Amino acid sequence: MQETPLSDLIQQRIKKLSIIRSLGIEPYNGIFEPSDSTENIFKKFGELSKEELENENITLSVAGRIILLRDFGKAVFAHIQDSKGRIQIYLRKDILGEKFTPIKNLDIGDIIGVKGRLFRTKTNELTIEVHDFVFLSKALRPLPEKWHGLKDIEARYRQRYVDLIVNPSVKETFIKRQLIIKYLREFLENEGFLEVETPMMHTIAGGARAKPFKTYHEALDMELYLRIAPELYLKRLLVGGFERVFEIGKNFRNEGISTKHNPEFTMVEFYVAYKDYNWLMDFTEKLLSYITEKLCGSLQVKYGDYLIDFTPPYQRITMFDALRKKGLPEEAMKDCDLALQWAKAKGIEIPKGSSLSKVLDEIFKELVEPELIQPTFIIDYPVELSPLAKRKSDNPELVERFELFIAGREMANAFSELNDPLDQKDRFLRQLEERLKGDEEVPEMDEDFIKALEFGMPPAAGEGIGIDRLVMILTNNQSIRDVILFPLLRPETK
RNA sequence: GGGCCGCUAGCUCAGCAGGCAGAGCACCGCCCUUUUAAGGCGGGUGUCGUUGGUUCGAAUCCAACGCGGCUCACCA
Repeated sequence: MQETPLSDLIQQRIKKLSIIRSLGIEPYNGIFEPSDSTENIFKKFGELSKEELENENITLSVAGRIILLRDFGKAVFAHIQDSKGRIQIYLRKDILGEKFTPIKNLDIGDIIGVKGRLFRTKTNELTIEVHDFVFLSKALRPLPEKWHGLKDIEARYRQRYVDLIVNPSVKETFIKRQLIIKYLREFLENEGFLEVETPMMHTIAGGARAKPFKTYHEALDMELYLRIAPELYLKRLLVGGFERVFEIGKNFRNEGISTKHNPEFTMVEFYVAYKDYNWLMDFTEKLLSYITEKLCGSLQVKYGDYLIDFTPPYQRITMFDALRKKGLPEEAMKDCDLALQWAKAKGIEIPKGSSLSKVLDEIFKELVEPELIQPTFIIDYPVELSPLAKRKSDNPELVERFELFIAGREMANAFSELNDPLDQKDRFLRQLEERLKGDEEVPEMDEDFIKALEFGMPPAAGEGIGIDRLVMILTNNQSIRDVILFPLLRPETK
């Protein structure tokens, strides 16, 4: 590795570091236990007037990063920032005496601990008059500008740590992300679900149709896949007698990257025995309105130009009714050639060799999906598109499945689970034909999953929700990369 | 993978009818003990993404490449 030449700015700071050391201070060895967070200080004392503060003589300590610095010669004002806020500090030569000297080598970005008395300045800002301070970390690299912050998108993703320091809204997004997952878990646990962990390294990448990442186990001399979905393992747990299970975790799909796709993404999948997809729709409404209400304090959420309303019930339309509304003639819904013709007339490109179901799916994605702004359940899909879902009893060509769309995006996918082992095997076999035709995304036959079904799986409903996409909606972010701390990027070239 | 756009100082950005590389903030020096985008005086710190080409002369024009963004394609 070639050392990058250090810029003058870094050299200057290294020089300051050695000056500090020559004063007998080791700026990385300090230990400091703050008495309060900045948030706490404002909560406890934010209402006190100038006079009250003078009378009460409140002494406290905080630690944080210097983000603004104003040097007056014999006095210095600075703002320090901790995890939840910032507060002004005031350092005076006549108070600090000898300890004032190293302050001349303080930089924006340094982390210090200060102890002092709370007061209000002439302009009424709550401020700590510092009586003692400790260097906790000397920053060698300068932070981005105080006014414009860090805007360069690439730099924000590559150096998320800097992004988090200087762009408060970014930190907020990731705090909300954690809250969303917390409320989700809370809701499911209150409903009697057991959280489980199933393998992320699979010998067969099943449960979805996607190209997997490959990896290799040395000791077993065996190829493995990073999971594309936990579905087949969670259903094995239904066979095993768990009646309500869920898993929150990463899935990995070896596909294109976009504002809606990251190769690794977070899903929750949950399964309930003895329920069907109708029950699950009601349940989904409760789940989403619970999270939204708790997070936003309202069921209405601004997303870009939209106001998304999570108040149940959500509209439920069958896939075929949605197509009918778009003017697709009845005959075309039963005839592949007619459907193809109709799609072509509308300027929709359809991959060669597509079956009727696939053509209808393409038309749906093109014409219907983008218009599903408010939470909407699309229900009853063709069996061919849904190899793991249970057939409708009144129409075996359709399955009891729904997808939830919000802001024109697929948010959740759910169905009454197929628990007929022979039908399941049959559908896997039919898929295998596609695999033999060269479709790499069709999973191999999972014999063990069939075996599990042969032991008997209770009727059940299962659902997967894309957490990243839900976070996008609830935090008003337009790119999935803005809700993933470290999105995948090509390495920088030097 | 295709199309379009971007890459200039630590950061945010000008400069691109080819002619000595700029501003604000940050930084360095001096002054300043209630400032807050502190202020005053002085200082430009750069591989203009990379490599080639055109030209007397390229940040600027052309080509290839790299990284990123948007978009299309892909996407159970």
